[in-house]
Parts: sequence; C-alpha cells; structure tokens
Amino acid sequence: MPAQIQNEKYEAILQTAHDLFWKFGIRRVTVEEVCKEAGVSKMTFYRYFSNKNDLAKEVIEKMFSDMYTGYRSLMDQDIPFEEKVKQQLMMKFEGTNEISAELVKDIYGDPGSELFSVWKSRADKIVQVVLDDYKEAQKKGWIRQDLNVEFILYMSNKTVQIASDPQAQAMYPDMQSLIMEIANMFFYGIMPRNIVTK
Amino acid sequence: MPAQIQNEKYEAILQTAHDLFWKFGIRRVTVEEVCKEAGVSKMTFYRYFSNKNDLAKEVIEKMFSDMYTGYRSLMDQDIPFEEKVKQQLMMKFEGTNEISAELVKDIYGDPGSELFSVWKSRADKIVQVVLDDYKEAQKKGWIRQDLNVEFILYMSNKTVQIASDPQAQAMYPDMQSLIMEIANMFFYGIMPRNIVTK
DNA sequence: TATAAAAATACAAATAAAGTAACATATCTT
DNA sequence: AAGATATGTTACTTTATTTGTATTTTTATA
Repeated sequence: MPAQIQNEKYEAILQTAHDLFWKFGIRRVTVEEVCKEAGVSKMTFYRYFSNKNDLAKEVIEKMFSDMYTGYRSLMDQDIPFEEKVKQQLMMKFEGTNEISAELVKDIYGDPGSELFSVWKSRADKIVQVVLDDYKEAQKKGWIRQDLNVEFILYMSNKTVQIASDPQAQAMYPDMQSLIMEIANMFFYGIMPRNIVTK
Repeated sequence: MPAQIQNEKYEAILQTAHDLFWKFGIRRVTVEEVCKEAGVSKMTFYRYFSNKNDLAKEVIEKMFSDMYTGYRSLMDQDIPFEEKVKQQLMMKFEGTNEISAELVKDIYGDPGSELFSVWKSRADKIVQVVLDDYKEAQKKGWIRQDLNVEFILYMSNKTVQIASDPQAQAMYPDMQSLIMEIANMFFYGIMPRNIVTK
C-alpha cells in the first residue's frame, strides 16, 4: 500500500477544502468542486471522508490544532511576555491567524449543528488556555494587576478589528503607522511613560 | 404609485446583487439570498427582473456604465495628462476599480453565454475609448511617440498586478513605497531624468 | 377607507448536488 | 513481472435546493 500517495490525496483534499471554505463558507462549496480543485476523483473523496460535513469537521479541527500549535510554540519561547503579545498581535494583523467571516457565518447560522459544537468546543479550549497564560503572566507581574484578563483578550480582538476599519485607516498615511499606533495604544494606553498610575 | 419606493427596492436589489456577485460570483448566489439580503420579497424581485441572468446583466451593465462615467469625468478635468494617468493608476491600486476575480471566473467560464458577450462588448468599448484618448495624447506629445499605445495599456494593468504580488511587497517596508516605486517606474522608466534617449 | 405595492406562504417544476456501483487503469511492493 | 491497492471513469439513482408562480395577507398612503 503506497502510504505516501494516500496522504498526498488526503492532504490535497483537506488543503483545497480549507481554501474554498475560507473564501466562500461551507454552504456554497460543493464536494465535486473540492474534488476538481484538488485533482481527485469523487470516489477517492468518499474513500477518505463520508460526506461534506465530515470534511468540514476535519478542516476545522486541523485549523484549530494548527492555531494552537502556533500559539504554543510562540509562548514557549524564551522571550519577554510583552514580546510574545506583540508577535501575536502582529500575526493577527497580517491575517495569518484571522478567521474567515464566511466560514463563521455558515457555522453560527446553525447553532444546532455538529459543526457548531465542534467549533465552539475547540474555540473555548483555546480561549481557556490563553486566559490561563495571561493570568499566570499577571501573577508574575508582567501585566497590570488591576485589569480583568477576560477584558484584555476582548480588547485584543477589538484592536485587530480596528485595523481593518476604513475610518481608522483614513487617519493614517499607511497601514503600518495605524498598526503601530494601535499596538502602542494596546500596550501603554494614552499616558506618557513616566507618569505612573498608582 | 409611490415611484420612489419602487426605485428604492430596485436599487436595493441591484446593490445587494452587486455585492454578493462581487464576493462569490454569480453561480454561488441564489435569487432568494439576494432578496433576503436586500430586504425584499421574491415576488417583488420578479416584478423587476425576469430571472437571475437578467439581474446579472443589469448589474454588469451598471458596473461598466459607472466605470465609464468615472473615467470620463476624470479625463474631462483640466489637469495635465500625466496627472490623469497617475490618478487612474492610484484608483486601480486602491481597488475601487478592480474587477472581481470570482465574477470574472463565472463569466469567462461560459464563453457561449449571453453574459459573456455583454461583458465583452462593454469591456471592449471601454478599452477602445481609452485607446483613442491615449492615441490623442500621443499626437499632442504628452506621451512618448515611439511607444505602442496598446502596450502602454497592457503595462498599466500588469503594473497594478505587481502591487498585489507578495514577492514584490516583500521588497518594501510598506505598500505605499511599493506603489510609489511602481508608479515612478511606469512614468519615467529606470533612467535618470536628465539623460534623454534620442 | 379604498387602493396599490409589497410580504408571506405554499407549492409544482426544474436543476443541481450527493452519493453509489461496476468496471478500467495506474502505481507501488516484492 | 505479478499481485495488490489506490485511484479514475462513467453512468446512474436519490436527495436537496432553487426557481418561478399563484394565492392570500399585510402595510402604507393618498
């Protein structure tokens, strides 16, 4: 049994599905389309996946798993906490980590579905991990003690959204300046560095 | 008969369809979806359009008509030709004018269709107008006499594509610098200004 | 309150997508 | 090269979605 080729086809399907689902959501993409794009026959598809839902589930799980791996390897580095948060922000800005709006729409459109609960459980797990890391960092004095950690995460997401708001973009000559401004705001607030709130 | 409301619904359908077709192409978008998004019942839809194809046709025609209007009003301004070309380039860079890849895929996927011929005839017409304008400008000495005008238009399009190539982007600290470099290259080539080719 | 436009509902007809079966071909292993 | 296994092709049935229309109800307005 040629194990490599098996993997190749399987991976091709997964990758193609990821790209298409990313752009168009799940609903608008057909199994045949995925097969064509991946250069795989329909029979081969059904040998690896029992249906589109199954495929979507694996795509989602791989996505979260990759996301988690990336996060973990960043956090395990021996660099200052602030540097880690900065890099996370930057990764989000660059869209590498961003989650597809169309995919989310499809999944949140049917809260009773299996996909919804898979998505939710994986997402919740990551949030939990991040929360724990941040609480730990807070204990160690790497971030302000008087801040609600949940709120920090919330603001971190908002912050990224602002970067894609045309109104905000209009205020800066280029994207880079806007991103810098947002990041600085997120880290240091609006107060000059030498004034310390009690 | 409240003529304004008629127009409102009609315009809403057209605008919604434009946005959806832009994002997903025509194939992936259903009439019901357009109706829902536009806040219009299916019956109302069929009062204004006979089917999805008809809708797509009107969307495309409006798009080209708007494009032409924008181009015309730019060219009719009393500013140097170089300035006009610069502004056109910039508009393209900013994506205002850019044509949707998904839409083009759907339309060019079926060269026998009515939509294809509508698209082609409108596109050809615009190209013809632009060509004429450039030839006129060449006669008046606003651009180099020894250049093939068709080739200038071709390069103008290529030029815009380069701005979205990650490999090119990697060579510059930000988008703005890249765009400036491309624009300068397009206008003046690589030679220093005081050296004139015979 | 009479009237016209639009919405809601329900549905038959058409089209598209999903999924399967039988057989053909390519590719790897030994 | 032989046999096994993965993949492809074609054709087909079933299921789901979309289209387009007819009928009734609601809404706005003049």
